[in-house]
Amino acid sequence: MIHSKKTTKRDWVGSAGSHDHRVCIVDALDKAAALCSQRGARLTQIRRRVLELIWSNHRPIGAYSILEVLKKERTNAAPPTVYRALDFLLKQGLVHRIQSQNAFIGCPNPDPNLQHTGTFLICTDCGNAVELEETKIDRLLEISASNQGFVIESRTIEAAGLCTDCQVN
Amino acid sequence: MIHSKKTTKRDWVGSAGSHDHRVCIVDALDKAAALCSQRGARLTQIRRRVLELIWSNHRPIGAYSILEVLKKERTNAAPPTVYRALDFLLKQGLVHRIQSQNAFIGCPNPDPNLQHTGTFLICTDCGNAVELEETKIDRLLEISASNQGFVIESRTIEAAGLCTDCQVN
DNA sequence: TTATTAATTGTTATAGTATAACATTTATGA
DNA sequence: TCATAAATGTTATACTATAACAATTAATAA
Repeated sequence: MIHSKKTTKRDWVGSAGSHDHRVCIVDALDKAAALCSQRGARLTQIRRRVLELIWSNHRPIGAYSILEVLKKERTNAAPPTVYRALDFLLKQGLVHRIQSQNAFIGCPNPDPNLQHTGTFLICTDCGNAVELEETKIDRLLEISASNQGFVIESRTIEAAGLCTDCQVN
Repeated sequence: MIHSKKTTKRDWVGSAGSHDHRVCIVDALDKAAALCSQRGARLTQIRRRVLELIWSNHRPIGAYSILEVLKKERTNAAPPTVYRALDFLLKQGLVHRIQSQNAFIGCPNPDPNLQHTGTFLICTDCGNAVELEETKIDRLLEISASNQGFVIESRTIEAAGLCTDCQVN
């Protein structure tokens, strides 16, 4: 089987351009297994499979899209099956929720300790979402909040727009 | 009729503490009327009433909560009634969507020109949401994005936590 | 090992959020 | 006043998420 190496719109992830996505998937699953083991959390078959499906690509995926695929593999699969797995993955910080889309995306850098919340750039054309490592924004937001006497517990930062590859076209 | 002037949790808005909320409502409706007139947009009865209901307090309100009230006044009111009004108000920048709650909140400073997106502090205890005027966060986010070649079109920034009045209690 | 307990998954039902599609009415301008 | 566009009425349905209880599986202690 021959794979085209041409970069297409759909291949964009962050500023990295085309990439071998199999590596992303393997990395994510390896990190997940390691973290869960370290924490004594059980990455069951279902949970692992849901994580894998979320990592199908770099676009946020809805719970019912996950369910659609899962149903082909497990006749039993129902909404709670997916939502429970998502709850687990979210709690472990392996997955983030994209609020603006009621969808979910894999975290490429799950924190060994904390369950961080991400900062995302979401392309309105190709649909890919990139998580920024940026911490300055967080700090600035914290400062602005504390100026109002407000203490932040969690936050959502999502920017929609056009990624590099989708701008000219 | 005697009104208590005691500050309660529910009265908190931003760092302003207790306030006469009637002023908030009148201000919001006045600004809305002025802006719409200036733009040739029609602030119909329904739209005006929905805006007023959103301004009932400083907590984000869901579409179906609005509908519940509206139904008492208009037998006809149905989901599209509310969602159409919301679409209009959002487009005019008179209302913001709170993504983390699938809810809506009035904009205290609707931009005469642009339909800006807000930055919100949302108290998990009293439920009040405050819109920050902060522009530094926006700029920082834009810079981070452009470092990735990404051009932002719209964004969502919502922080959840405890407001001043709800921290000690 | 086996009994006990806790965690996970199965299953059904329903709550909550949002829009599609087409009919009717109301406002606006020619 | 007619023609057109905008707004609203109306019904149906799609999409997102959780409640509640049963059954099963895994972990732990006796």
